[in-house]
Amino acid sequence: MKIQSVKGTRDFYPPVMAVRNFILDGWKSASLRNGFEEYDGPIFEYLKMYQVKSGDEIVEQLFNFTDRGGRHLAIRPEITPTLARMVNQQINSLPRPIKWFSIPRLCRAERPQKGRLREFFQWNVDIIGSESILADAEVIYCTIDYLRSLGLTSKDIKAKISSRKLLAAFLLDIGIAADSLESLYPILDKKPKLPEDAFVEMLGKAVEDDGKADTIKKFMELSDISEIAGLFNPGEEAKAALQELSDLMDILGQMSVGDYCVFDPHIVRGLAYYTGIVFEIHDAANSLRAVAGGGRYDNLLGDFGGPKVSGTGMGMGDCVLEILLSEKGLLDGQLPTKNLDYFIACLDTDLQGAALELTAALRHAGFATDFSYKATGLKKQLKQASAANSAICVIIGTEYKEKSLFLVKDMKTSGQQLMTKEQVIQAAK
RNA sequence: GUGGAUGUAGCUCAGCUGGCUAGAGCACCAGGUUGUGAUCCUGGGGGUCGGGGGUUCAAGUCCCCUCAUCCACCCCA
Repeated sequence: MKIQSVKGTRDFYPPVMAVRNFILDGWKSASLRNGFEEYDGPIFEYLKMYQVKSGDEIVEQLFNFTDRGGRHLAIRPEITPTLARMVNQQINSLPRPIKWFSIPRLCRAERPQKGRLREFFQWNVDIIGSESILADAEVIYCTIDYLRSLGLTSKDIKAKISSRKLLAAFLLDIGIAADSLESLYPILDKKPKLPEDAFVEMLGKAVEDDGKADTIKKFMELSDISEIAGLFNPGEEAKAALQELSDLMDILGQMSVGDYCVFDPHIVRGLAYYTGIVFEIHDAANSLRAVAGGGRYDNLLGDFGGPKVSGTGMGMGDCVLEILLSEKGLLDGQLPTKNLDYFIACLDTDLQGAALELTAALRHAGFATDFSYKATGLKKQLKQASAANSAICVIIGTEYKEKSLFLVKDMKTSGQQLMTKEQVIQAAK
């Protein structure tokens, strides 16, 4: 019986695994150099944990099951609720700001398509317990720092930044009722995908006053925060939000990633819990879904039974990123699946004992060492050494038979010299 | 959930209007006389043509059903 892999999952053969490691290792080192600590939680949680802040539709997109004790559980579709739970449990003993990152494997029972699978990895970076705009700047910086380290330039990707706070203040200031904001956000979020007249029509239905609708449309078309002033009379909230946004841009400029960052009012984010700065990373051509997204949330801990402590964070999946890197040719160098220090070529079955002894000694000394199971021709064994990216190939042949010497070949320079076993191990160090 | 496309070797694919034992490139394995990595040359293994049914003297090719995958929409934490 032939069994195939489950829809939306991937098999990581060594070359594919090398790409995955390349991405995940990069996430980890970027996090660490930006001063974040790693955490993780269980891969399944109580189902209700994911129902707190989302509706039934989200639940349909969960892999959930009931255990033998009758508990309703779900495989994690995101790690933020786990983070909130973990932080809440120790909130009084954790030094602030809490700068944590995680690289969880997540599952969502959605229909797979380009850049979206049912099982994937997501890099999460969060700073909890700081209201400072510096925290938002650090999250964005860390995200760009990583992408830049891969070779993506400001011509390849953009961090599109906006502010929920500004948007809300603006809408209230022009006279939109507070209780209709929530229903307006999804429409604004959709604008980039819609033809202009379709957007105008949707907006017209949601906002009856033509003048207000027109002002909203103009707001959405802004490309620079300095232009906002002429659009409406900002109240206190709006002024504060504007100042914050402008400070953020200044900080990102000082941190040398200003050319990656643009103000873009289209960034609303569907999620209701965002309350301040919001941002998404997109490829410049905007042909892929977002590479990363995040923002500030004021009520997340509170939603999970904790105190009202503000946080700001970011999530980046591996699927879209891999497509982008591949399109930009940044994965072309064919990542190695094997990197030996030593390959032991044995040319005579009688000498296999010596080969095994040397292999074991080198391995014991901490060197990646491999050998051929068959005493085939030297040509073939050198080929094997080469394929395994071995730095050195030790040849055991007549010299060993006659003088107990190993022929040590440097695979890069092709130079070779005779050595005793002790010399081989000494040279290795 | 809706719509569109595609399933032929491990991978990427060719196979025209049905017609002999189903092909190519890459990959893999073995060789090219005793011990030097590339290229090249020769040979080899490997396919229920996604599955089932139908039409026909004859089906990878045409028709129906089914399964799977991909792409787009919905959604997107």
